[in-house]
Amino acid sequence: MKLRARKAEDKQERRVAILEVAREAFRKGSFPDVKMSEVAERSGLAKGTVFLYFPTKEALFLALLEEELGLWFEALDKELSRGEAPWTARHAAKVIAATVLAREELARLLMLLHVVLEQNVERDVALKFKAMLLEHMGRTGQLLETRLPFLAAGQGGHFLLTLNGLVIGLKQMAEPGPVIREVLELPEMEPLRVDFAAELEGAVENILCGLEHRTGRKG
Amino acid sequence: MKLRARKAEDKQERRVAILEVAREAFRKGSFPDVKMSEVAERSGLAKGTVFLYFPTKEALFLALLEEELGLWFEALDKELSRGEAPWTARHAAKVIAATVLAREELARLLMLLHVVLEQNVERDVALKFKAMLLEHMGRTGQLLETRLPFLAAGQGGHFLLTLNGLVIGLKQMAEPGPVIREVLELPEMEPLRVDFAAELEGAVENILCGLEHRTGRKG
Amino acid sequence: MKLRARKAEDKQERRVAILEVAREAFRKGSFPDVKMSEVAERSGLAKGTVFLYFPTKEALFLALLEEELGLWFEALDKELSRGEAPWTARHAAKVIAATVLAREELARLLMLLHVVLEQNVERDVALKFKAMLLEHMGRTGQLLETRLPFLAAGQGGHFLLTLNGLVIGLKQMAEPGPVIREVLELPEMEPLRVDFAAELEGAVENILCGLEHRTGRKG
Amino acid sequence: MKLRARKAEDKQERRVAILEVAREAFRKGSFPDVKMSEVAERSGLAKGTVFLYFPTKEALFLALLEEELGLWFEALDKELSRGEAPWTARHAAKVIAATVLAREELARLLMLLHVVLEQNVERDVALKFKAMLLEHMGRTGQLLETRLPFLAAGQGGHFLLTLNGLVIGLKQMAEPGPVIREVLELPEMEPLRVDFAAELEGAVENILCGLEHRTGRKG
DNA sequence: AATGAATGAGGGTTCATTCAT
DNA sequence: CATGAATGAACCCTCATTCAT
Repeated sequence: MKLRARKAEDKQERRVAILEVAREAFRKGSFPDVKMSEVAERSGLAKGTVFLYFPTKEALFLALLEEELGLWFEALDKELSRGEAPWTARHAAKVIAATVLAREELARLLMLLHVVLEQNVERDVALKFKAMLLEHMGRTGQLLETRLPFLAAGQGGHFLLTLNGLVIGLKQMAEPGPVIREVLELPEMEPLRVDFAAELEGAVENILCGLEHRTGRKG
Repeated sequence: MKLRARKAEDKQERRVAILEVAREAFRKGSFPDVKMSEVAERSGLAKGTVFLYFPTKEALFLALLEEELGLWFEALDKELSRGEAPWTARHAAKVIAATVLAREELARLLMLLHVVLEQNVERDVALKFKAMLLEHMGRTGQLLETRLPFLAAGQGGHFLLTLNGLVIGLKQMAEPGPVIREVLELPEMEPLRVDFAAELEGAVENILCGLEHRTGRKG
Repeated sequence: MKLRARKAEDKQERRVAILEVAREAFRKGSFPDVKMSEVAERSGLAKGTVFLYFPTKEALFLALLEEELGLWFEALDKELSRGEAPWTARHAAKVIAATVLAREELARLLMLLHVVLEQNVERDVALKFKAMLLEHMGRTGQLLETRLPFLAAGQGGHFLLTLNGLVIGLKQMAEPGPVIREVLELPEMEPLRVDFAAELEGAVENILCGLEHRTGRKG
Repeated sequence: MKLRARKAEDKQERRVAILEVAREAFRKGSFPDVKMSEVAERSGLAKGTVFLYFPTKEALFLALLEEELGLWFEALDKELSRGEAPWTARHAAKVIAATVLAREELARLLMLLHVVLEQNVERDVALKFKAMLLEHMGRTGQLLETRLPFLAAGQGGHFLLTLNGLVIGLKQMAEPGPVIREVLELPEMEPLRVDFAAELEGAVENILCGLEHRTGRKG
């Protein structure tokens, strides 16, 4: 891989390769665990070269999240576009939770988004990311409003925002360290255990259900 | 402050003093920004002395959170115990959001809980913290169930768990770094802005409202 | 053990108890592993109290070594005093090595002597220790000279000095850390492995044998 | 010195420069006295750069010892290769002691070897060091056996091992701290004083002499 | 004599990022 | 474009010892 990527095409290809390596590394460890030098090495590149494609470690992971989010929105859009019958809150919750869970690293990456990734990123990169988000939120939000007739205009996108927060918060609670995990295994601690899938689905259903029955009132 | 805290009483007093210093420091900066040496100095103590009261930096902040959470539960309990009339979901949401916002650093400390504090804490400390949580969740959960008659047994405590996640996630979104803040100030980015207070209240109302109208069904 | 040791007798008793605890702790770990607080606790005393009996950690271990050395000299003296027949170098080497090995922690304590213990000790303590050494070296040296007729006057004591160095050096080589231990287990590394007992006995025999055959020449 | 060492040659040069600085620092103080930051600074490098050449402080000093040992073996080999006449034990002892003393820091570095350096070194580094030792022990051992005809096959290398222990032990005894030095200056303490050069030479002569007269027996 | 709260010095190491080549 | 040598900031905690009580 020491060949030079002269054409934009080649560059894009290499970019994707790096992302793939980063994703793999992130699957095995946390954000700090993933070393840029390791990503470079496994990409068959020199340390400095990675920085030609991603200005910072955060930008690299933001790109990764961008990819994941794009695929997630795509998958959800696909579900929302299948058929025409309206959905119940419960069904929507199921589908949404399922799509989130399907993309294994999505939730873990979202946990990083506001706390890590967005803290060390240049304006351009941030802008591009947010614009992408905006676009998807618009499109998917509208699809939601179509499928869930009780949603008022704009509530679809807004719900997606809340969903983001919910995913982040619940994921954190669901992934404790070893010490906490042990403590939570005590029988009396049962009420404090968090099953990400179940909690997410439940909370989403509640929220949608709430939106359904508050129709006519404000947002 | 070279006086020695011989009695348990004195020790408790000093403990509280250190916590107060830590809280103040945290108000101004992030967790990493707060240096243990700084806490010691501002407490009029030697560096090592602080570690006599808190075995690690994480334990110190966990104690701080414990305090904040205790006060929050207390405040909420007080509200829930005032009078006897049942509450609407909307009213509950307002009260809950208000109590969260009243304790300024609570949400920011919760953001640390699962990701930082619980990662470097000894079993005992973790156990004590979780036990405290459990107790409050039980008591306050029950009060909620009393005030919100549509809540089934156990739903009160479970709701508090979801609330925790919600607070964490929304707070993260609501506190962007300077770069993001600037980007979000662009007019077209309006839909991505998160007003913690409003979003929290809205989401809580939706969830409670959802619970209200799902009575009879599971979850 | 919170009673006060008023009589000299009581104090001596407590001193011995502390030494016993220290010896036990040292058996399990290295010098830095042994914490003064632990010694205090296991002695049923407060941290500060131990320092009433031994001014420094080094002094404590020096006392321990003093005890060990005293017992070792005693044991060797006993062997040397048994019967009257002259010894061969080989026999002497065997007896000497055996007595060293019999006192399990002796060699490990000697490893500390010059490098650690003597570095932080007050003049008095040092003087007392060296005086004890001198006395034993005199007595045991003489016994050696009696038993090994080829030894000239003064060579007995001088040999004991060399023995000290030999024990220290060989013991270090014989107690490698885990990494080195693993490396030394490679077949080709066989020549580098050091069996303390065998090497000590061999070297002592050689030295005594050398002294035997250099009689008439200088020292 | 901000120039970049691109070629292996340049890198080797820089490595040597760092070693030289470390040697100088060690000459003036003990191992803990030598700070890595100081080594970096005096090398005209940033702190981190030193760790590019030596992964740990221990590895740095092990490399230093490696150099010293290599030069010592070389010097001894040279002596042993001069002429063909057999040596007496006494002559060998003189030459050996002289070569050890010639390399000023050799004995002090050997004192660190087993107790400090080998405790925090990676397998590879350890292996390389031990392999070097093995090789030298083989070669020099054989030369010794040639020069000292009374040495049986293998006794040359084995003697070098004992010599290592002897150097370490005697050096420790010969370098007391200030307090001990003062105590040893008392007239009656004369027998406890250790003159490294004399003791080493004497002990080596005795051992070799012992080996000479034990010919035919084991060990 | 005993206590135990207070002290405070002390430093190697990682790794994202830069920039000379 | 690619390289990889150079950079340098950043920091908690232990524990022997002291000394007020």
